[in-house]
Amino acid sequence: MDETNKKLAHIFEEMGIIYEIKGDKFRPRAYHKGADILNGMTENVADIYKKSDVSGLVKLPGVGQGIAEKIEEFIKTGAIKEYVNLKKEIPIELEELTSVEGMGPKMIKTLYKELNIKNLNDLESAAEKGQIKNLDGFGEKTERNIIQSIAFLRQGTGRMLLGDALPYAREFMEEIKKINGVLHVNEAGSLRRRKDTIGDIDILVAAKKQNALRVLEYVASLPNVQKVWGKGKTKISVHIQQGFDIDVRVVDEKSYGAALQYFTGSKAHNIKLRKIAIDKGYKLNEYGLFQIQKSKPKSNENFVAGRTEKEIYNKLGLKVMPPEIREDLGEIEASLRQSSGQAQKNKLPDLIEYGTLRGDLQIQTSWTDGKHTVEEMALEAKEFGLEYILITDHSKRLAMTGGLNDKKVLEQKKEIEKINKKLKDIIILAGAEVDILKDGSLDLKDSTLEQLDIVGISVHSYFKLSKKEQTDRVIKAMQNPHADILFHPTGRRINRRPAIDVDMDEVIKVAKKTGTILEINASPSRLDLRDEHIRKAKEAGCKFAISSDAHSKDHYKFLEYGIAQARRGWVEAKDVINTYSAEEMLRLLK
DNA sequence: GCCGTTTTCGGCCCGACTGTTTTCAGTCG
Repeated sequence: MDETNKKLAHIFEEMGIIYEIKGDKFRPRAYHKGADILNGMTENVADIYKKSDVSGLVKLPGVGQGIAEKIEEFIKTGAIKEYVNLKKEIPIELEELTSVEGMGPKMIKTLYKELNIKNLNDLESAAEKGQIKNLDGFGEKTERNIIQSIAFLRQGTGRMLLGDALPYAREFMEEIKKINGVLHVNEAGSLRRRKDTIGDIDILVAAKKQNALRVLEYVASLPNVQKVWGKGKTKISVHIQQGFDIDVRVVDEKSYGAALQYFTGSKAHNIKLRKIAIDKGYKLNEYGLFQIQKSKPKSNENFVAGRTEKEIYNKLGLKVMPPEIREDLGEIEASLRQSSGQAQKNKLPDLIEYGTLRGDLQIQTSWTDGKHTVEEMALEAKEFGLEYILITDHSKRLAMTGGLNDKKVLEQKKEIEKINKKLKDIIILAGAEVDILKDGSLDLKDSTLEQLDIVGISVHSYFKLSKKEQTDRVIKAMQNPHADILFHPTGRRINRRPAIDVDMDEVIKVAKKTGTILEINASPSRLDLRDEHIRKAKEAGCKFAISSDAHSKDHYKFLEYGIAQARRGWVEAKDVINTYSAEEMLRLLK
């Protein structure tokens, strides 16, 4: 599917590193940015090229004429000459080697020149033989670090799920808060931006200087710490048993807002912000916003703001943007205060708030692969503060879950009616998660579907159809007048299974036209739709359902991740059908 | 190589920490 994107991203990543090795100052930045863009994109560049040529490619942020032409060359010939030549000169597995903590272009260059190290295996054996410590600029410690880094790298599992990282970080922060002298604690980085996956956990602490050490000592002494990468007066970076890194940074209260802003990122968001600061005669760093006085020599910088994020953004003429949208995808432009007479093209959205869902629209029970009964799920939902739930057990095609046939679905509906009479303050709606069959027809009869309150449809088979077949199939299913919600539209399982190859632009178009609701599945390993598609769908005017896909009573908490994902897609409460009462919500369906 | 309500040329974010060094380059985020 987006194989082309991945291959090109790898090539540009390596070209960036090669140019770093060669000492080029600015090309590396351009290529790394290009690689980042490609990695973060869900749309295939080959499709963009097919549709609108090089002129379409240069519209991508960070892609100019040069990189666009290289993309074209790759699509046409399957290779990029410049890259091939560079690799001849420097035949090293660069992306592999830079993934070793502490290994950068300069070290790689030396290791290649002196020891002919080209890949991870070469590096590991050289380190184990003790050949590295004798090189100029290297030593005992570097060699030991390399061995440990490689060990962690080999056992590593990639990026962790938001649903794993956030609960862990919250527990961790509770402990930090107990330390004497700690004033504030907050998560930062991609975790605070609520990305679907997290590289490492960033924690920010406000404390007086004399207390900072206590915090860092505490972190270093935790029993699950396997390796301290570094520890200074204000920060510590550790690798923990669970297989990931935690960075903790301590700042003075006066700089807390500046540091929070800085460490929340994203990098692209920060770079743009600092450019705005420079234009206004300021300098922005993690300690605050400073007025630069050009006439006087250094150290004559006056502190302007830093205690809160709000102070800083406001001084720069911006509103505070929710962390979830700080990706430099138009949020800065949208938050620029209106200057006189200028029409504001892109308004900052009024994002859906956490805790505002009134119902949950995908729940499995013990009728199929869920752990608890309808009644148990209903009681827990009430406890959780929901007003209604939709029961959506699987249909018969999904035999391994004990999927229900038409008769069983209607039996379940009767049971739901009975329980509804018994329970107060919670409405149970009868639905189903109906399999979309290979040809796009549905796994239950229309005569059954029309008796249900809401019908969810989803793909659980034939994940590898061609884009055309897959898209036609999904669209045909969406056109069924009973199909209300398209569940987990791309079918991805993070770190496990790629998304199906479906033309999301088409799906979005058809969703809008047919009034099919798109699900934002909140299960941490799905988070499907993902942010980028959500944003597109929102712009196209689609409506969403955020649902937990609960298979157990304790899965309602997943809803928080779904809201996070929705916020990353600039979604507002009015776009989400389960922010309405059950009655209003039902009126929003086909 | 990218980018532009000052610019199509001339800029390009900023600081902590490490290891191996005698004062700093390299890496990271």
